[in-house]
Amino acid sequence: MNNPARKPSRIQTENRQRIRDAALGLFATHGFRGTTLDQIADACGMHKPNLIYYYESKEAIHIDLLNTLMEEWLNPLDSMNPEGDPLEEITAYIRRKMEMSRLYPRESRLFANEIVQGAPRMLPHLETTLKPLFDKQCGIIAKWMNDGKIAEMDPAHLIFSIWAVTQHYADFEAQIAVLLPGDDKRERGAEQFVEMMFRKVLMP
Amino acid sequence: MNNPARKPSRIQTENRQRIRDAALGLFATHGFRGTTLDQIADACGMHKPNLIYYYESKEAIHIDLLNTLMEEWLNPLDSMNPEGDPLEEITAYIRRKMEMSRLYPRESRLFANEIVQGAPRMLPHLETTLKPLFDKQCGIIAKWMNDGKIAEMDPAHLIFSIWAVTQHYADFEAQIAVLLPGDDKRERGAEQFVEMMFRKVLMP
DNA sequence: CAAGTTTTTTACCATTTGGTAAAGTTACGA
DNA sequence: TCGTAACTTTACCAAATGGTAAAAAACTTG
Repeated sequence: MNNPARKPSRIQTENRQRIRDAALGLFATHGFRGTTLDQIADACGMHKPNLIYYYESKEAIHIDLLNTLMEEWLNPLDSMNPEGDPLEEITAYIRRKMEMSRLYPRESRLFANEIVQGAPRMLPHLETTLKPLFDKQCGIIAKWMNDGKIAEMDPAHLIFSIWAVTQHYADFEAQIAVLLPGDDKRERGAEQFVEMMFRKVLMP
Repeated sequence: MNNPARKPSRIQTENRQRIRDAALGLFATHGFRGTTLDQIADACGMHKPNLIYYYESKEAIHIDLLNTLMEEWLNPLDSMNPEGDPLEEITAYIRRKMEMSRLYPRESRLFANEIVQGAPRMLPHLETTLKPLFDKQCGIIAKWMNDGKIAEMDPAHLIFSIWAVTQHYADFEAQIAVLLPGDDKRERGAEQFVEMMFRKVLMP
């Protein structure tokens, strides 16, 4: 990896992706300190120094994951359309969040790990990227409430509760699996419940 | 600590408590692997071998914490009274959960860490202790719904959503602090919001 | 296909970390 | 108050872990 300015080769792109994929699963379940370079190397069929060839340190892998994750993660929130039907827009947002919990539980857990531990590597990112978006969307929701389109409440806490409930299904999956062993219709049940719940909350 | 059968001395009780208190904070913020014996020793003003004198290993401290935590943690759920007024009972439960998030965020985060990482040391405990209680309380709630006292829905997902929303305030505090910087009335706002929200959901 | 560049592998190292051995010190009941 | 059991401290150690050096292999390009 001589010239960092040059655009990455095919092998570089592929291998970085393999590393990220392996590291994502491990960081998500064992946390940053709980994951070793050897584990990551094993999981993606490489040798430890090879990882360091592509990422200068273990922390660099972690940071790269968090950064790429943040973008994907915030997309749904950003795509709420202020011109659309309020109840529809929020419901669509909730549906996408549930879908993401179902399809990308590793990402959800990586994020959860980071935040539970005080966001040591993400606080700046939260302030510069998440905060402005959050404030903007709170404004949109507040306007909808003012217009009487949905029930009046604190938009910030509404968003928190949506995050809490939807991400819970990914982050606390281990617990849910114990309490609701019938694996088949669990996901459908969850999605129906959550939608119903927020419809009740939001009805003007 | 010669005779393990004998009841613990005053010093033993005190020092074990000091260790648990220090370890709780560290495990909660850095996770199990992220916390070192030296850190714990530092935090409670002891030397590392002294910890091992009281607990046979780092893992033993962690397990002891999780076990004692579980009991306290489940108390509120257990104290829902099937004879009481349904809406009152559930609201009281929610209030106690919010209070616990506010007063014992370390415990909440310790638990969150453990579950997010797949509950490696707690799965058996979840199955033997939490599951039966959960099923019992689901039954109580189902009966209330059958009697038309509260709105009809899946009691399991209702409990999940209560856990999700209430614990979110402790577990994701780092994020909330960024998004809602006005520290003063945040807690009141959260408690009012959550109560209002579930009242709407539960109204028959 | 030859020369140079990128990528992989082997061998290694310094630090950290969980834990031990054993000597030294304190508390406490007879 | 004296002897013994409980507790603390100092000095260690072996394994694990993040990372490096450098040679070997593979790939790219003129």
